[in-house]
Amino acid sequence: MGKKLYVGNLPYSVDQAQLEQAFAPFGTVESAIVINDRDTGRSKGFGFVEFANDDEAQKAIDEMNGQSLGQRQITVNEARPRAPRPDRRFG
DNA sequence: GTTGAGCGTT
Repeated sequence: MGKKLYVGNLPYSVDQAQLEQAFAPFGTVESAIVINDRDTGRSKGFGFVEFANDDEAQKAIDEMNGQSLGQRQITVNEARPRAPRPDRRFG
């Protein structure tokens, strides 16, 4: 059973490999991704990390939230579900 | 610079 983490306020210099490296010490990172803007190709400044175990994920939240990564203080908490998008099939 | 996409047409 795993848990998904939101990691916000990331520096644009951080990529998904850096993100995984940053969270790897807390447990088994199932996946780590940094979201890039689809239109501009630049980072949106946040990403997601999925842990294999929820206990490890919670530990990572507790230890990583508010910590510095590069020049920014990152936000770490349990991820929300993906936002709904307009169904353009009707438009 | 703060909560993930793209396909394809209900």
